[in-house]
Amino acid sequence: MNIRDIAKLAGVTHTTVSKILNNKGSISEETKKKVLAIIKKNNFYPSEAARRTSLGRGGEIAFVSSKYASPFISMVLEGVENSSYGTGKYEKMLSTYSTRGSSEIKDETFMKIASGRLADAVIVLALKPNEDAMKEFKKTGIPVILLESRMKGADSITVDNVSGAYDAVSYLAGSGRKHIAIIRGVTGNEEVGPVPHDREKGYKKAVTDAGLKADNNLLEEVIEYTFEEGREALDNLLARNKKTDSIFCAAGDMCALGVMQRAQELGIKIPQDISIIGFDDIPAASLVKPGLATVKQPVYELGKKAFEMAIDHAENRLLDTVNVVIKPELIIRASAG
Amino acid sequence: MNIRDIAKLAGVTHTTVSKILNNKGSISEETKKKVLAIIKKNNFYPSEAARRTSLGRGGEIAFVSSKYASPFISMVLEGVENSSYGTGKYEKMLSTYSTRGSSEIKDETFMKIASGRLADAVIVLALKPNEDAMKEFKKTGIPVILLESRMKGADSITVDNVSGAYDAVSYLAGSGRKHIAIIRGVTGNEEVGPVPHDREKGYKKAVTDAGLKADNNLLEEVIEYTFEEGREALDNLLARNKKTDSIFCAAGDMCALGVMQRAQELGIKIPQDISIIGFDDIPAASLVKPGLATVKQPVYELGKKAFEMAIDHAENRLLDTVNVVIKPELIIRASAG
DNA sequence: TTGTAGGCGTTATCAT
DNA sequence: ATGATAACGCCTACAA
Repeated sequence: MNIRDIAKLAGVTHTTVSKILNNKGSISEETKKKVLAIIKKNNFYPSEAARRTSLGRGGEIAFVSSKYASPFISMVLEGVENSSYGTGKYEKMLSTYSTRGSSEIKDETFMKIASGRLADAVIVLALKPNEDAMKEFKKTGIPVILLESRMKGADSITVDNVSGAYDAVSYLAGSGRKHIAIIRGVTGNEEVGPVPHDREKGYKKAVTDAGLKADNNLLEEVIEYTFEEGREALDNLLARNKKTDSIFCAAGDMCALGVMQRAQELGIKIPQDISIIGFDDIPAASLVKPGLATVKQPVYELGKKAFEMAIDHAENRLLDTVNVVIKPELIIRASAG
Repeated sequence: MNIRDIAKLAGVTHTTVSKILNNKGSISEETKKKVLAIIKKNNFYPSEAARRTSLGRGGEIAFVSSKYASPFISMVLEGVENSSYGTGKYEKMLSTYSTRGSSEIKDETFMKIASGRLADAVIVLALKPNEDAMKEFKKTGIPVILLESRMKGADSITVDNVSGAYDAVSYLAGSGRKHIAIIRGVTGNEEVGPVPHDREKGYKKAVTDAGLKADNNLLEEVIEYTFEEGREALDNLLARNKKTDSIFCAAGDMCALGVMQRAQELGIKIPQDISIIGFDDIPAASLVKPGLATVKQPVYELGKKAFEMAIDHAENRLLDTVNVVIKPELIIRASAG
């Protein structure tokens, strides 16, 4: 059943039906009503594929991340999703793509979206499209919105990691802590991005401003940001510096929760002996005892803003790139009491 | 840049290029190599839309759920995702759709997928497509795989909720508990599905088999399955029956965590005074103290199996519907000690 | 092995 | 207000 079948049933041509379907041109109320009735009766929906071929546009907004299953990612996605419906603009579908952590799949995905003209705008979370893909996006005029990363030629929305870290560490220092440790991800590598580095920068500034001095024995590096690594990190830190009285876990809450669990096993009191602040504000942070203080990423706002920018670009074809920086928020809970 | 431009550059016709792109017909190694080189050099990818129009198929697998941001949903999705790449079949993209809890958006989404021929198979999580949509899916031959729900004419994969509940409650009874309460979702309503009902059924059977008797004062109903509701549920239960010595929270772990937190506030010792078993095994369940015993939903397997069935159907056009039932697993942690 | 011609279901243009 | 015709970019019998 296609547009021509409907036309035949209504005694008009497919052109008329198409116009009605798209609210284009002028159609008499009468035929409009008649055709619409037939469309509804037959439960007819036009072929998305054909419509896209004809329009030369994909009609969807693509969301690309390294995987689906992460509280962080799905929160961002929820922000995108909500604003996509909130604005009443849900004629544009939201399609999600995951690169499964493989750089090969990543390249493939971007090229497919760009060259295959699948989407009208692409929102990318914590990933960098390669050069070829960016060229292609530019050529096809598909706007790219980078979340948590930055490239020239693309819009970006990033979290101010320096300031988030600074606030957290300043709070620890302000409550009298003298030996503030930091646990962070690997730095210096192009692949991992600037996040760990920025957080360390904020940490160092806060430590210095508080009149303390950064000490390499107070630095611990993790790779996967896991709960398990958090447990090990605490052991390592204590082995190197027994005076450690507080920890800023820039590697995220999951890792911080590992630290907490290990501390409790060792009979270390939180926050009396060691106070802890994490990063992200994952749901579990508020469920554990004591509650985990943390730097809350404005994930929801991130997604919301991204969608708005995507729509703006897709519709107005604005060509100037925008770089938005959002400030994260320090949330104090008992672990940093 | 389209298939004809590539052809021109290579000195062949677009037909040849198409054949090469799709590995169809016989092409000399030489021209193949030449054309492929030009394709790569120009970073050419065929238009997905046109290809779909032409083929009359969507070329993607659709995943529809009520929202994205839930640990449960994203775990299922991860299962789907992993097997989609694991089988090396990632030429088929995975597109996700969310209905935002709105039945209107739900209907719209399904009709768009079905009638717009967007997908070659649809995986639906805990949602029921309406009659019209099912008819359309049948007509277009798009297989539907229902997860956690069941309809005639569609494949389904469900969790054996009765047995999961039975195991949990039997464990509580086996450890000497005499007043076992249940917290479950609303039942009897078509919209909410059979899950709460099935879990209560398992609960009742276990209670009876243990020589105890079910008592309405030991039943508490929640609506949203939230942490907050769990807190209230405990208060309500204790108000009605002070002897409550254990709780099976069929309404999920999040709710069970609420119960635990409230219990700790009230100075009730877990598991000594009251032991608790939840349902789902969300990540936080193993992070809290004491660890939350729970019935682990085989979410990952659910997703995996769903994808496999989707592919089987999409490729072999099998028409017999299959109903798979997966048994959940009881995970004992300290809260049920 | 390669090319010609027609079809997929839309939308867009330009008459009528 | 409506319709005839072409265009979108791809796929694929079938003919060469």
